Amino acid sequence: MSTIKDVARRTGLSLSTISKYLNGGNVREENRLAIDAAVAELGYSVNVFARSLKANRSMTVGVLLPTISSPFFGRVVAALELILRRSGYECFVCTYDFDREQELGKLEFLARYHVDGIVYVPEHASAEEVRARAGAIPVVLIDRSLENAQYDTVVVDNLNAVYMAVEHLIGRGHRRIGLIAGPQTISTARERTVGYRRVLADYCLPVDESLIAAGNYDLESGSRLFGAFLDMPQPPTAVFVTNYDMTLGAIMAAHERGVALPDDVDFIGYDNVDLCSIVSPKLEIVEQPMDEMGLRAAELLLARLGGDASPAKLLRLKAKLSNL
Amino acid sequence: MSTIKDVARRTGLSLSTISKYLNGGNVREENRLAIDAAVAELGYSVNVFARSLKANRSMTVGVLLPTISSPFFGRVVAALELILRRSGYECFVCTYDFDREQELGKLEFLARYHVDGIVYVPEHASAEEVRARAGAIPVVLIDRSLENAQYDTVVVDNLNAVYMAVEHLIGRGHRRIGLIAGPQTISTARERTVGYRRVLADYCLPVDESLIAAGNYDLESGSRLFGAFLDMPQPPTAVFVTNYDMTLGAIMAAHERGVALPDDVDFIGYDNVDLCSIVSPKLEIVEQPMDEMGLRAAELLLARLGGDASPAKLLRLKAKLSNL
DNA sequence: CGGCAAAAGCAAAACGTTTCGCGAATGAAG
DNA sequence: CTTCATTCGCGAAACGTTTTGCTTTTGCCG
Repeated sequence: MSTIKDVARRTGLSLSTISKYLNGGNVREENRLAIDAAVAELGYSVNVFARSLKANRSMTVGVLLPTISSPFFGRVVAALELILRRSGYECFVCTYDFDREQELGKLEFLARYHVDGIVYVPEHASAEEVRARAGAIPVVLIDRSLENAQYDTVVVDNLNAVYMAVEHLIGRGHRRIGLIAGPQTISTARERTVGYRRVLADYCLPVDESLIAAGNYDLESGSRLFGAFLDMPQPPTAVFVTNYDMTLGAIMAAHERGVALPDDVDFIGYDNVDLCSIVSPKLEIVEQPMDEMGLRAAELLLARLGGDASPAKLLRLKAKLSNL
Repeated sequence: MSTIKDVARRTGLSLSTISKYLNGGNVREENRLAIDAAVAELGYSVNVFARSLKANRSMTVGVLLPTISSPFFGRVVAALELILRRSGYECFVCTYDFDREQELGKLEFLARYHVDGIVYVPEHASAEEVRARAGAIPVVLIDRSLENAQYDTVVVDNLNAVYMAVEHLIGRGHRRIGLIAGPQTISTARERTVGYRRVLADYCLPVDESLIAAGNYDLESGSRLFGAFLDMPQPPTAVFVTNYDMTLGAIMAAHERGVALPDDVDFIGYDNVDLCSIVSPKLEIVEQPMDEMGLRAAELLLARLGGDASPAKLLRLKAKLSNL
């Protein structure tokens, strides 16, 4: 690898002049050209360690997710990267595989690697634990909020999304609406459950607790719980499923038993745009604004990186019901 | 952040002694304790930039994937990380979103960040392009091979896997077996297609080109092509689908049209272990050794990082047919 | 107690940058 | 032609480590 010293030797200029130019400083036209030429010939590129050591910034953003295998986060991160890259930041992704130890460990890793910012989907960690590790590094939370965390946060208005979806089912005359909820340790899942209860309350419908099924956000639980609904003496006439994997599971279980969606059992799922488009009649789903989530998170982070020290912001994006 | 200098001051020892001890050198018992105490009190942790600058290694491995949203790679990477972490290496993941420019760009990024090793799923890049960017950094290719690349490679014996699966269908009496193949630009897809042709040849069955459908490894093409098979004047009596997303698409399409798998149309899919377990009767699938792929890739990389300079190895792992 | 080998500790240089403060060159104004 | 302000370029220090070669200390043996 060639260094800035090589460029200096080649051009006959000093180290500091090269560095100044490369960082946007002014040099004479003639030297500018010489430097450009030398850089090109030598294939020089800055040593990020040396730069980061001195300048104390790495032009790098760490993204910390519970899992790598998620179409939802995949899409969000793609949008995020696009924006950040435009401002010169490179992203890399770490995952903690839903594991608490790893979650904290990766936060430490990111801090040790002096990423300039962190985009983070929290699961087990508390605000204090995060702060202890992230220190002064700006953190933007996405998808899930974290109590008492003074961090910028971009979430979907889950309560409203669910309210809207279930309201829709009520509007079609349903009175027994099954909910396949997520793990109540996760803020999104809690909010979705609250939305379900609230809309029933607002419409003066009784909440039958047996119609609220506790899923794990995974394929298997979606399938199992949907099956369980069907097996009830008095099954729900409509089912609302609150994430992608469980929606898929529910659809599989329905097909399995020869139950047509949404004719035999009315149905609204979550997130699975692709899937939705190949099923006919098209199923309705709650469609989350993944691109916008990435975009907003990037904007918030860039603002912090630019020195914005205003109080933490909470962005609550609107989901929409497909086919509406 | 406190530095090694702070630790030195605190203990009254010299910089170099601290460094030596922290890197496994010997110091007197009494000093050992003093250093440990000081480190704990100050919350010292090494500055990775300074270390990497001097020592020219970052204890970091970059993983470069086409997409973040893949259960297959997700699982492979989880296994990989587990092993690498045990040897002190941290992993981070970069994705190129199937895009050629990004693929090359991320390789450059990894090189500039002086990762000690790269685990890489190639898609568009040629061996020369990779080499030009990775330089001397050890690279291990996974899942897909790259022509003329002198890199360690861990793949699945795709040809054999497909051979076995299709042979199985033949054994059940099928003579018209549909293949939903992947994009022929990708080595795995090519090999799977070759496997299909070979087994037919070996059993002296004619290859009907209209039974080889060109998919894109995505949900939509799986659904569409499976539907197209059913619409043929003389549909195949069995269908073999060559990756996860397309398998899911095919299953959806089958359900949609009221075609029971595997009774109405015999069926073998790929990779979707979870899915498989919730469908009954269980569908047969080709099950790829994801954990082993991660494990082997990690082992190969660790060997290179340990200085192994032997010629590049190619590991061809065996897939198995589920339910067998 | 002297001598010696081994162990432990140290100072200094190096890694490749950025940045600070100062001197030199340039060009405009009087 | 001098003066002054401005731009440009330079040397040197600093960032926090690791490493090398040397000196000091320790502990053992005769």
